[in-house]
Order: sequence, then C-alpha cells, then structure tokens
Amino acid sequence: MTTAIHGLDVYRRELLKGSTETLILSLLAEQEMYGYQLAKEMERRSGGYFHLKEGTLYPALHRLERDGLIEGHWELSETGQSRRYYHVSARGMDRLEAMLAEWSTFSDAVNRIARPVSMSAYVA
Amino acid sequence: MTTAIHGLDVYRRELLKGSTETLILSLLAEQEMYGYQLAKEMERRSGGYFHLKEGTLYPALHRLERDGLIEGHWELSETGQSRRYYHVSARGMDRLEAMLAEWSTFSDAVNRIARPVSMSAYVA
DNA sequence: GCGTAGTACATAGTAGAGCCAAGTAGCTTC
DNA sequence: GAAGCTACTTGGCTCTACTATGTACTACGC
Repeated sequence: MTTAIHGLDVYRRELLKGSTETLILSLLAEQEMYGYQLAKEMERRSGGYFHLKEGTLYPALHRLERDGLIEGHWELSETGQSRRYYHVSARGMDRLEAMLAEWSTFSDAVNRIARPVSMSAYVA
Repeated sequence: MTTAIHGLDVYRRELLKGSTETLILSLLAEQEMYGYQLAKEMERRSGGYFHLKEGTLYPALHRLERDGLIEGHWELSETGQSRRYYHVSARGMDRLEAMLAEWSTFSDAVNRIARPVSMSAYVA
C-alpha cells in the first residue's frame, strides 16, 4: 500500500536525480575515496539526509568512470578486503565546475518561482 | 550528435525531476491558470530558464489532478478556444507546503556537500 | 485559397536514474 | 557456525522528462 503518502516518497527520490553525480564528484574532488566510504561520508555530512543505496551508488560510479570523469584503482586493505578507490580526473573537475554552476542557476530559478517558506540562509 | 557535452543536457533534465510539480503547484496556488499560460508564466519568471515542453506539462497536470491536488474546469475563450483552468485544492495546498519544506531541506543538504569551487582551498 | 505561425491540449514511445532485491566474499564476534 | 558488518555487483522495476506527432482553432500575408 503506502499509496496515501506515495507522492512525497517519489518527490524526494526524483529530487535526487541529477544531483547524485554532482554530490559524488564534489566529495571525490576533495579526497580520494572508495564507494562505501563515500556513502558514509555523504550521510554524515548531510546529517543523515542523504542515504545512497548500493543500487544507486555503484552504478553511478560506473557511469562516471565510463565517461572518464573519475578514475578508479583497486587496493587491498589491511583486513584483506578489496576496495576500489576513485579520484576525479581533469575532465571530471571541469564537469564538476559546470555542474555546480548549473545547480546554482537551477536553485535560483526554483526559488524565484517557488518561494521557500523560510528564507534559508546561505552557509557563508 | 553533441555527445561530447551530452552529460550536461541530461544533468539539466534530471535536475528538473521532482521539482516540476512543486513549481506548477506554486504558480497555481497564486492564481488560477490554464496549461499554456502556466508554461509561459514559468518561462517568464525564470528568465527563460524553465521551458516546459508539452510532453512534460500536460501529463504533470493530469497527474496532479488524478491525485486530487488540483482541480480543473473547461472554459471557452472569446476567440473560441477551449481552455482548461486549474486551481489548487485544499489537499494540494498541504502538499505544496510539504514539498517546499522538502525542497528547502534538500537544497541545504546539497549545499552542505557540494560547496562552490571558489570556496575550496583546492588548487590542482 | 493556402501556407505559416501562434494558441491550446493530448498521448504513444523512449531514455535515463534511483531503488529493490539478491548475490558474492572477506572479516569479526558470539 | 551463525550473525553482522564491510565492500562491491547486477537484473529488473518504477517513475519522470522529453521527443514526436496529432488535433483544432485563429490570424496574417501572399
């Protein structure tokens, strides 16, 4: 069931579309990371708001690598677990910059039409 | 063609997902409107940034009406054209409020993770 | 009369992204 | 040895924006 509040679930999920790759690129631009670590870091920074599922995270990483925006290499941890570390390529940095600019424009445009209830402050 | 910058097109389109209905509801909450008028108004307010296509606009209106968030009725213009005017229902107003709150939270969360490049002490 | 453009709405089909679910595999703790 | 966490993979599903096309009326220029 859950059809009663179905709309909001979908809304939240759809909002994420298009932003996930920007978020991933942003974090990887700061520091080389592996998938699982990335998910945890994103959850931590967003105060638990963003909780990337595996079915979202790994395909996204594969896409980014396929498009040459990030590059990955395997490393073996001390515990014996294989991890794939990713870093942002030069091309990825360019793309990230474009995406952040796009996000800024988009965000402004939305706020110009759908004025938020609260004047959310910039994190200056 | 244009596969080189194909990623940005997709990015822009995906960003819109989940926001379209909020934008539509926001405009309709201010004033009763018909589809075509809504599209023009959205384009005007966003400075041309948002250009809703028919294949996006009308299905979205149908969804909103199906879910009982907006209500429509036909009117005949002086020129003889049929127009379907929509207004936001009480339930739609509640939903709009929830969506605006969600957008605000989402937007803040993104900004907390993806900070503008200018602020980062990152110099390749 | 006819082509073009604008207004106004509808919809079948497509692509892409997030998610669910299930699987593989190593390690730790009980 | 079962459970639970870490760590990555993948097939199938749903939902949404878009493309493309169609209908229908009005207005203008030729």
